[in-house]
Amino acid sequence: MSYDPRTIEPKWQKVWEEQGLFHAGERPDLPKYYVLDMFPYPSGSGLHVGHTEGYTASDILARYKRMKGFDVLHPMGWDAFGLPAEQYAIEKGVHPETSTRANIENFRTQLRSMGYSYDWRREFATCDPDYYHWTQWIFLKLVEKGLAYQEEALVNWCPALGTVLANDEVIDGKSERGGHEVIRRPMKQWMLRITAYADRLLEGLDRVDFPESIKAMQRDRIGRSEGADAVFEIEGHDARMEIFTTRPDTMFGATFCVLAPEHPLVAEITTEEHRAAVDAYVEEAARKSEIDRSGADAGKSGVDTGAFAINPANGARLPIWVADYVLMGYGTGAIMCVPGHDQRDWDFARTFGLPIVEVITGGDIEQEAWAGDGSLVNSGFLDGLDTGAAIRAMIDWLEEKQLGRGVVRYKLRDWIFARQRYWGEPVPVVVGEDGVAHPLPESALPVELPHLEDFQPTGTGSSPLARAADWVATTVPGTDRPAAREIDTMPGSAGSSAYFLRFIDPGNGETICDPALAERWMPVDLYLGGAEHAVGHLLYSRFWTKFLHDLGVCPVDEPYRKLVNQGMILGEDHRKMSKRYGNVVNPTDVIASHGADSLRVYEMAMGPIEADKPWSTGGLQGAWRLLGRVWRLFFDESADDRLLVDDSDPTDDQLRLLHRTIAAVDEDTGSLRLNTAIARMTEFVNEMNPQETRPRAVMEPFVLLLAPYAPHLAEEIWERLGHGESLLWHPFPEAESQWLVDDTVEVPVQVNGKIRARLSVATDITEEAIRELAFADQKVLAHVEGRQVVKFIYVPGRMVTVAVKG
RNA sequence: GGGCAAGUGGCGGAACUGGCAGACGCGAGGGACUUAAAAUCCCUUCCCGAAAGGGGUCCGGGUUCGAUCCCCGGCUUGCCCA
Repeated sequence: MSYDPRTIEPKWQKVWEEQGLFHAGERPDLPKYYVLDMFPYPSGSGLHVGHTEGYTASDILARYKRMKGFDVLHPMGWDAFGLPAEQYAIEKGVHPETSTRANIENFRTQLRSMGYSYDWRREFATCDPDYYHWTQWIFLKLVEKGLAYQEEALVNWCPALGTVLANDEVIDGKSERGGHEVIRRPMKQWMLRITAYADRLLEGLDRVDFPESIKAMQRDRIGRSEGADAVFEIEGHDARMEIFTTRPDTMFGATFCVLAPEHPLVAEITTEEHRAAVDAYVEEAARKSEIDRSGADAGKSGVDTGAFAINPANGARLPIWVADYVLMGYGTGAIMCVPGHDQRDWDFARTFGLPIVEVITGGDIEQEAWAGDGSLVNSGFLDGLDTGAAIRAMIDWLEEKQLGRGVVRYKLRDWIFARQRYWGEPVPVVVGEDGVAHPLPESALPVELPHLEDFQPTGTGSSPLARAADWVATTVPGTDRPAAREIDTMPGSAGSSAYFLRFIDPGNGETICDPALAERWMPVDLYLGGAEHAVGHLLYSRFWTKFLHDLGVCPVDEPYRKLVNQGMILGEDHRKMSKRYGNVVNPTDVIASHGADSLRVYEMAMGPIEADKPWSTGGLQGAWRLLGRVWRLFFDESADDRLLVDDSDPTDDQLRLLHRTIAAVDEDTGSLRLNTAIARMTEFVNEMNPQETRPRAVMEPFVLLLAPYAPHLAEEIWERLGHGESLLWHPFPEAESQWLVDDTVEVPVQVNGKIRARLSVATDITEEAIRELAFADQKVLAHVEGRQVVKFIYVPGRMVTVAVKG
């Protein structure tokens, strides 16, 4: 019989499951290793080959670490609440509870058929009341610590989805989910004060092993900038204008000011003759998204209010304009404009004919703004100082005159923590008739999501939960005064912000996670998932971890020690896989035709895990052929799969081959270079293939090397080699160093950069000896004779270089 | 416009710290087995050239005995920010 994954794969999946071989926490004497996949949203279309790429890589590492003597925690669950699940349910006309549960069943079956070594006892979905109990508990703690609050905020309202969206759910003014229009609208919302953790979120990045690009994106999102607030008098008004600037040193160069269209002073200070134009402009700006406003056309539109501010530095009258490139949500919503040294201000000044003054040397402000360093001119007491000194001097001066102060500002905004939708965690708060919000006591948790037949968005800004009248009507805790439950639900990212902690102790009814267990397992040693979560999810979960750490619930304040982003699997046509292009590959089909082991090996052999890579049917076929060759290395298919392995003594060449393979596979697997590990195993197979003898001493360790990659095949061979026990916890082979060094080595000889000969020499040959050999070589001689040898270099075991001239 | 990544055969990719460019796979060509096909096995496969030899890692410079790797300038693509 030939290699037949259809029978051996289900067989071993059953054995592993029955024997509980993947159970974590049963070897407390071993060091721990926590491998976590970004858990999936269980979509209706099922598992994708992009999922299986990342999950296979993490599974290989989990299996490898077990064999290396670690107690491995490798869990899986479902990110089941949120907009995608609800949109899917609406489209299909089924209740999200029903569709979500069905999708989870499907995903679980698919994942099991891949042979992943998950500890399924720990599985949960974020929509399980036993789980969201603790999501709600964290929320109550955030309220208690003043980190959750309600505010009338300008939010991203999506009429089509009927809900508010977080900034990272809005792409180019459209909703990430569905591409619907998003408008800005003020609404009262629950907010989480992530900004209070801005500095710690920044600092923590220095202590974790994330790709630099991810760190850069997070730093950018946090957007820390140092600067100053300063107060400008407004001519003819009592009201004063507070501006924020990162360049207080340029204050003498300010020639106008700009207010955000939403700034409360706009209505107050606008003169009668400008009022109509300003009103029209403000209305127009309200329709634009923040992205549009800060985009390429920034600095090209604006309108004069007719009012003047007084520059505190030199008393100059500065016209006050309104322009939408100033955002109300950042800084104070008002800026002083220094067109000589800020490009957007420069563009604006040129567009509207406002004066441009140079206060820092170094550029040519006739051509463009000079944002670099230099020394101060036209700046009174700052003249002659350099940029850094001038910033400090100006802040000192503002503070002394009580006109301003040095401040640190962040681009990061507080997290809008509410959705006007049905399918999410209820916010555990009730509102009394007086409008006061009362957090519920912990004993009231979980606040279960009521079953609603009509879960469609209302479209009015009210949540569908308003329809659950019986559920909404309640009392203020500890009293019999009537109250209404909060009807907004939590956003999709709530459930994934601390799930790694719950996997450690998923059944605990008393607390989110037993402290001793948290101490044992945290942090996650390897976190693997797509780069699309680079900012949102990672920033939110890092925030919650720091908060839980402050509460004393989590022993660490950074949840993930190492983060790896798997690349995208593209279609065979090198385009993104999509139904539209008809290039989608379904893992279930691949398992049916070639088996899970072939899929695993192929996806890992495609290239580096982080890279985007196109699917190739031929490549998959290649992985299948490799596993078939492995099978035939061990069994004679023409003789009823008779074992070809014997107890003969291995040759030295075979031992060298084995130990070189062990060393390479060991190192490559540990550092997640799984593609080259497979190449080394392929070489082993290619070299053993034509050999007469298949000594057990060489073939058995090879099975163990292969086991993390093609676990079903490896177990089957292992059993047929006569082993009664699974190889799952068998120690990984160790390379013996005496077999890693060769006695002789072939060394190329370069003359002036060109290879002219190859010498077979003893590995430990001396420089003098190889020099003699090199110059005795006819080919070398032909290029050296009659010329002057300038240099002779021997890189031991690598290269001989001769440089000649003349 | 700014930041970060990347650019290697027909394709996916490999090459440790600056030391034999192209491991491994796909595809292609040839052969064996077969009535035939599939499967399998063997050989060839960076380009030019019959060969000797020459050229070659996006392009142009530089450093070096030696550069896919380091430096400068440019082009292209991707991602993020604006």
